[in-house]
Amino acid sequence: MARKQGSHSDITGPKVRDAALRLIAQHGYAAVSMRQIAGEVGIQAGALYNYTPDKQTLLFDLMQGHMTDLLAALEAADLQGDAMTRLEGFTRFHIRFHLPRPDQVFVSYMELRNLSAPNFAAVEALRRQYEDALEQILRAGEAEGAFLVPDPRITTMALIAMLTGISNWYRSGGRLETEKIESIYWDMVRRSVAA
Amino acid sequence: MARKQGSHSDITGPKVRDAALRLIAQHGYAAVSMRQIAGEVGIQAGALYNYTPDKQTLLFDLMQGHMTDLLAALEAADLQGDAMTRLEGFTRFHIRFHLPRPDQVFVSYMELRNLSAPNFAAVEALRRQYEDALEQILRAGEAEGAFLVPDPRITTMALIAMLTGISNWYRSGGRLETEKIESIYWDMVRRSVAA
DNA sequence: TTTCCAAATGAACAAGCGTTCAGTTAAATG
DNA sequence: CATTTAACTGAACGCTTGTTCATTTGGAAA
Repeated sequence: MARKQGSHSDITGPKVRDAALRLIAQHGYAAVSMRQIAGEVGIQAGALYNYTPDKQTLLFDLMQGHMTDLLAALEAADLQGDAMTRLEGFTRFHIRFHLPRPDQVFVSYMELRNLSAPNFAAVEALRRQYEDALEQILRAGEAEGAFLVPDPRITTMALIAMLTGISNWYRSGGRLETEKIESIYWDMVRRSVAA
Repeated sequence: MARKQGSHSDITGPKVRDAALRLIAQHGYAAVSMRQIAGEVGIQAGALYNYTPDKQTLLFDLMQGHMTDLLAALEAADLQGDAMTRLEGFTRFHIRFHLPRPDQVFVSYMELRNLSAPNFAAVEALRRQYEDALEQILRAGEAEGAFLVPDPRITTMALIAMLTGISNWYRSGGRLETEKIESIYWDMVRRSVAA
């Protein structure tokens, strides 16, 4: 039943990545089989290898894709102004970007140990870039006298952990709107670093 | 080669749990086989079933054990005084308890999805107990007028995420002592909720 | 010294794994 | 209409999985 209408690879390719992302987020990389992913897409396991050289690369592409999307979106957000303004921008950006992508967040933070060594290094470098963007803002705030941050690197990790933790409890359709969540978290972030 | 000296079950039992904890923390529950665990202990896979009815129960016992240890230790810490004092006590307790147990923390936060439904519910209930202890302190602080916490439940989740996130970067023998980490994090926690 | 039995072995089970590939299908091309 | 070829099937590959169990081991108890 190959090629019912048009070239299928444009359709099947994204379907494979979507199915893989959802299943891996739900059960974990090691617990999901290529046959399960194929079944979700509606093809046989062998056909998956038209879209990925192997299972490991499929995971890597999902994680790398998420990180490059994140960095590109941060770039596009184009944070300007003094450190306080940029910190608010970063905080709201982080929440707005991550809240609608619970599966990507889950996979990107839980499956690091299932990446091969070189793939891990690549993803880690991208993550580090993102962390560094926040750290720069904190250091600038210290220099401006707007923040009191004794150890910018640790505060960076603390803030990102706090913000990313939203994904642990947030469920769309829950009792809180995105705007409400943003303001609560921005309030905590601001107070925890403000001079 | 059964029973070289004394009853082995007292020795092998803990060795099985230790090996399982270390391996699962490193590679994940689904990626670790019973043969790997047995190999680490120095026995055959079949002998593991003298110590656990199945692999799932082995994971559950590790996670439930961690949570009950945590709750017992919190109880023993016996936090007293006004809300600010108790919040400092909780913050320092959390860090001191979690820092020396990186494997338990990792497993307890990463393997929830690999628990069967009833086992998940049991672990989740214990986790909820721990979160509630912090939430009570925040509510008390609001009542005292010492804290400004618009949504105690969310602040609870935010603080626990921030504190538990230490395990993501902390390595024993790193550049920071436990005491230094405690004071940095307590400073952030205090400022983020203080009225 | 003999008996006992906790604790382990090691083989076996059916099922599932990632991956390969010769063959089939049908839309697109000439 | 004939040919090409991207996309997929379905079977097969060697290997690993969790779990069971008859059998063996050797220290402790009688």
